[in-house]
Amino acid sequence: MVRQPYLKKGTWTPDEDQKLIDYIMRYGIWNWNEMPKFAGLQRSGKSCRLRWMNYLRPNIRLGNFSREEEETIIHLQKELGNRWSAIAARLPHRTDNDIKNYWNTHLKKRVILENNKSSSVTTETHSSIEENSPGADSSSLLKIPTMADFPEPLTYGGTFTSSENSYSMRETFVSSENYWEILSFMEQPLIAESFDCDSVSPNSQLWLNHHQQYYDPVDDFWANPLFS
DNA sequence: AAGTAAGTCAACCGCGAGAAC
DNA sequence: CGTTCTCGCGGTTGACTTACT
Repeated sequence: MVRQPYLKKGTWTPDEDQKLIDYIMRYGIWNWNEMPKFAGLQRSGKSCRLRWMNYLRPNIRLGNFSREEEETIIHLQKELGNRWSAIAARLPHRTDNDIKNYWNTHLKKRVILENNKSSSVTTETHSSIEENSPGADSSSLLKIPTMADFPEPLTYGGTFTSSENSYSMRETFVSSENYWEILSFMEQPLIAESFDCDSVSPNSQLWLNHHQQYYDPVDDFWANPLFS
């Protein structure tokens, strides 16, 4: 009888995150089920995949949804239903899980309230989305947002704070001005391969150097050239 | 200050689609 | 063609935080 290896559940620690990042940077993603063993993680492949896709993956932006993003989500939810991955595909840098959570906790109630209000007050045919964003149509939803699309200051709360470690894995959002430039930079595989993963840990000097290189202190805005 | 309710969100679970054999 | 495996999706849970009494 083969004993199933112990698989850890629950919140990921910074150490686990680092192991996963290091492994993927070194070897890439080849098989989620096999990877955890080789990466030294006592996690299921599913758990690793979820962690990577939703939090550690490059260019992910979490929280702080702008008004425009909110309206886009409402619009797309109306159009596509609860197809969160399809909605996420049309919102650059956002994950399906984050959008789903945001919808369930913030937007759903608001939409229900607005619907109740509008149905009791008027029979107008235009949605509040269209009113609030004149000229918004499905084509405009596909564009990569510019900094001007995010009127609110971009602040990120996603810093790990364990007793000894404190680092930000989420601050990998890239401004559209830099996005394509960095993307083409990272599409050169030799560059990524040449990184020594041991020295690109979140606390390492190289890691910090690369973050600093792309940090815009005016906008409190991060870009991570290691990932794209 | 303590207890409780409500809100938030990271992570898990089950299922289906598609690929590989 | 059937079976197995992997991946991705959407619904849900539960731990944690915040607000309220």
